[in-house]
Amino acid sequence: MYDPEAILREHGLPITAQRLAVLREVSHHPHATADVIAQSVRRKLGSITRQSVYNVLTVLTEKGIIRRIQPAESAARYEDRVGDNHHHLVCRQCGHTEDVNCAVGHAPCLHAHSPLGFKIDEAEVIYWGLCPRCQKKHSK
Amino acid sequence: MYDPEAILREHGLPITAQRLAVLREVSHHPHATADVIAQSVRRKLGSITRQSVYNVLTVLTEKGIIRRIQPAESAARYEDRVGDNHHHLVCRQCGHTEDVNCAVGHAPCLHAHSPLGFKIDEAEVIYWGLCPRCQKKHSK
DNA sequence: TAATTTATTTTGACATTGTCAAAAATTAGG
DNA sequence: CCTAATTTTTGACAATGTCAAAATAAATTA
Repeated sequence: MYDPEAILREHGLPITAQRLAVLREVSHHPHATADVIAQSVRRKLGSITRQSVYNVLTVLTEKGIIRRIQPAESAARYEDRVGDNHHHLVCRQCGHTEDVNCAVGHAPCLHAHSPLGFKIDEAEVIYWGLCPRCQKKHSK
Repeated sequence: MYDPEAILREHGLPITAQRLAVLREVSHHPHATADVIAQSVRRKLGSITRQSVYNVLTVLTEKGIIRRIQPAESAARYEDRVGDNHHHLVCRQCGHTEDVNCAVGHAPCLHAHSPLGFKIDEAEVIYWGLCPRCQKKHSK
């Protein structure tokens, strides 16, 4: 049972209608962009400013409640599923995004031999391709 | 021996000063952004418009002469090294980018079990971390 | 090599995705 | 309920691109 209020409280964040609505939206529609989230929240709440959506998304991301992903050629997307190491499958055409568990066991590719003195903290993997729907359109 | 003119000719592209200069710049300073490329080219050529830099980068990318990479929180970057499957190491702080050969043999992670009917054509891997220089700054 | 065709570069406007700072409004706590 | 702290709103602005039409330069042909 999903309780956005409890989540905010646990992280010491004041509870506001905007935060609850944004959090619910991200949870319900993972991989949405800020713009899409804003539209959805507006439908529920009547109104919310673009800036507030960014504010909320930023603070939720900082607290680790949600995760921001930014595939090339697309606005940032947000998801609920944090704390595991899954990756993403992105459609080149429409941007549709799906989660994928890592192909190569767990923590894959993560051991780049830390070359050149870099201190690596994350290995991001994006699989690029065409979603079924766009494959059809394309072949027409 | 590197011959930008020959490269353009081989791809059926008319040779222009702008194209030669941009191609040289990308080759000489891989991972530069469009803006940085524009500045460098201006130093050599006297002038070039922002739009032309984009035009040239786009056509070179389409022909497969260069490759575009777009890490999160950064403008697109361009590189010379195409046709192999190397990945990138990006500094979270300053955006400095280095090439890395894949840790897991060749064509790593590429075999995502093509889930959900997607047709995958590329696995992009970005290692995020801090470059040596930014580690120092950070610890001060 | 001059003329013509084709392609490129420039110019200038505009879109998207974000960020910044100050004022107004709301929440949490006593 | 009142106050202090935090958020949300408002409005301006920045970075990175894209689009379309006019001007220019390159390639081709005679």
